Amino acid sequence: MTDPGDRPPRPTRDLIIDEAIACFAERGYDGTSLNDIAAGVGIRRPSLLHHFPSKETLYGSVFEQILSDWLERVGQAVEMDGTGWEKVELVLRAGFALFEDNPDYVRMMRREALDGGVRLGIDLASVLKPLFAAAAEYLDRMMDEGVLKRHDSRHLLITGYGAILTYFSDAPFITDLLDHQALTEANISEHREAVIELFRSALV
Amino acid sequence: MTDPGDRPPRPTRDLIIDEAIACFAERGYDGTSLNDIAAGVGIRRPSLLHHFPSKETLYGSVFEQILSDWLERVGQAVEMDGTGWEKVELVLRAGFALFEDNPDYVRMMRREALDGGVRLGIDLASVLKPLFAAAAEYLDRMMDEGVLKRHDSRHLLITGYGAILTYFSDAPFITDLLDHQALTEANISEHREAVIELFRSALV
DNA sequence: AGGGCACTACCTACTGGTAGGTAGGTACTC
DNA sequence: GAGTACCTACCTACCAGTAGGTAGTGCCCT
Repeated sequence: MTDPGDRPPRPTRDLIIDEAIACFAERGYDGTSLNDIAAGVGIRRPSLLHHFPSKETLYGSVFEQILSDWLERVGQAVEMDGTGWEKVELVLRAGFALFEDNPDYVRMMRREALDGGVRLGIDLASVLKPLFAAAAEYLDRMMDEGVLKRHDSRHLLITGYGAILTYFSDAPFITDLLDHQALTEANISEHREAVIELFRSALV
Repeated sequence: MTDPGDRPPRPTRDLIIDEAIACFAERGYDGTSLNDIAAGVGIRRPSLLHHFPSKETLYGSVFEQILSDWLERVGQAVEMDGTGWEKVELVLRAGFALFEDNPDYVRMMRREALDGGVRLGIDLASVLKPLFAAAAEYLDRMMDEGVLKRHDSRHLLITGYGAILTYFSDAPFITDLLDHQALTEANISEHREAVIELFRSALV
């Protein structure tokens, strides 16, 4: 927790969080043992429990970190310049970029959404609700002004969320289905342009 | 347990499969113990293991059943009459209907896709590949003929798959986000029409 | 008709293994 | 000497799966 002056390169605590993200994303909460995580870091389980008092606490900390990363980047995307479709496209691209950089985040989010968020003390949805509402309002305004074609903005957002997340969360499945590695830069880009094109032709 | 007179309406084996679907969908493979399933049926674990030799076998049987239900209904949808957009809309509606009737199927599928299908002997993707290819070909043909607007058919399908599945798999999350019960008939219908509208305005 | 036999469906009691978590000690640093 | 970071050794709880036994059922063979 407290650090000496010169600060070693990466504190064990952070290494644990990184390893935990990878494990939880890959095998889920119940499928991951503290031994797995500790081994990945190169320490024993009790040493891990010296940094986090329990598995649940660790999971919570992991999620806190993911969420703050997430919100920061989404916030940046929302604040970008642009009007009408331009801005929608920027946000879509930012979403893809975020998940491309952190595919493990997506898989953890998905697992959490599947479990109904029972594991977290924090309410995931309530954190995202303001962003969601702001996005819906923006779309509604653009539609009112006739800049974008009329759709149900909230369902449109849910659909966009599903379209982007699914590609990353179900990457192994999609890799098999398309017969090509889903998570290469080129193929992500291909899917990104296809999704953007779909929304553009619906909205513009 | 055994009954006089007429009844054995539903064999224990089927009751186990039903309960297993519910449990695996709700808490995943690792989060579900055979005790949970047995208790749900009203028997003890060893009695369950009398019907299925192992947890893995049970999981496999569960998935077999889901998949056959699934393929049957998708097959029906594909064979329906209709041309161009009409048929696309029918298939979209059939997809929603299937998942509306069996939300647990969706959650199990999602978990399996997240895990990369490691649990199953069968290869999920290879089973669905022919259907996927046929759908892509159909879309391509319609686009060639100018009946539908040009898009990348395969990525369009993936996007549709994500848009539909996500609503059901992430229902608890979406319930919180939209502040209304995601899985009521009325709200599913609302989302269905929104998705169909999105695809229609992109394709027609 | 009824005794023996195989079979099914369930049970209790147990096994070996692994999970999360704790106790208590050691080495090192300020 | 106080504090941190790690360790080994241990605990209890639960897991999947096994052993072995017990009712009930239908069939076959006198």
